[in-house]
Amino acid sequence: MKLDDIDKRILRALQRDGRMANNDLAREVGLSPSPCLRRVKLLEEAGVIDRYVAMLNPAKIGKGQTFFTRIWLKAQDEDTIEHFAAEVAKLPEVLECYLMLGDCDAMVRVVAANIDAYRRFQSEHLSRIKGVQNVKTDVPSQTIKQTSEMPL
Amino acid sequence: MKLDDIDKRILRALQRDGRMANNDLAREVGLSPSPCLRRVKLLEEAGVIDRYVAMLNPAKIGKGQTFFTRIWLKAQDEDTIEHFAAEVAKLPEVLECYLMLGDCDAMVRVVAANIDAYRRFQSEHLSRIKGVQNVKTDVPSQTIKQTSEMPL
DNA sequence: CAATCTTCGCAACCAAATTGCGCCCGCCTT
DNA sequence: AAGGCGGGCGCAATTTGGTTGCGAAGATTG
Repeated sequence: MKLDDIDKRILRALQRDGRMANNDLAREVGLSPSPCLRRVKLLEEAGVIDRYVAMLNPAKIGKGQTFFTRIWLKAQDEDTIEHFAAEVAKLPEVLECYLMLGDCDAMVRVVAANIDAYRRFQSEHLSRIKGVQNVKTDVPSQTIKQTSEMPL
Repeated sequence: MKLDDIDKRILRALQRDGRMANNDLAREVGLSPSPCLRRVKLLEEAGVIDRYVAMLNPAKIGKGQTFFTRIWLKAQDEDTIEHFAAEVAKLPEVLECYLMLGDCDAMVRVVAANIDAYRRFQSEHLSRIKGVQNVKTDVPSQTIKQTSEMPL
């Protein structure tokens, strides 16, 4: 799908505020409300806009700390990987999980209240998944930037 | 702030669909529209709900691949770090940046169309930031899970 | 240069958000 | 234990914003 300049402005605005009123959005991108809404609907149908979500403040719900954990599996066959993926998907504390090329086999992003809570999670859940050989956790001390806004 | 069971149901629903109509939300959490809206507003004011955003499909805007890059700086003094943070914040391809405890000094999540585009970005922007000594990129081959839904 | 396709803006209509108010239930006080 | 007090609910009226249909203007192509 080709995106013209107005589409990009719409996407930038909705990435900042996904609940912006269509009238305000229209004014911001230099259109009247109806063609603006039509474009938004087209972007949604085309799948460019995947979904709208509320972003919570992790600190306010006791999930203030992020952890990145690299994982090495005992084997790289499909069964081992499938099983690992299925188990990880069940853990709500794991917000992201990627299979990796190169050094490690997988990487997960986990949220927890603090390091102690994370350590408990790691030993009680992550390390107990069948096929997991070794894990190494990278701990952020400070967040410099954290956004979901894609460059356009 | 203390969250009761209804608050949690509201947050779960809005994390799935941030544009859900208040009437539907009310029905889902077992409340009538006005107290439901009142709770949403309170959650917003308390900062539990930080913001609403549109999530784009990265593949549809030519940013289909994610890269995790660990960064080692030449020094760890405040000036070096401040400068690095300021420069990284300017790069729209960097969606996340954390200062790290332990092995490396920082870690960034970068989106790009593909590996070649990323390599170009790394050599032309990341590596050229003053104070950057070494970088090591971890490349996901497959995304198992990717969400912004916090556990409640 | 004309025909056509696209996309816009206007206006009317419809749906949803928002606000004010009275009621009910649980809790505290006496 | 009864009376009063506060918090939170639901209803209904109002306002605001979303939605749709149509005619007009500009761009594109043969």
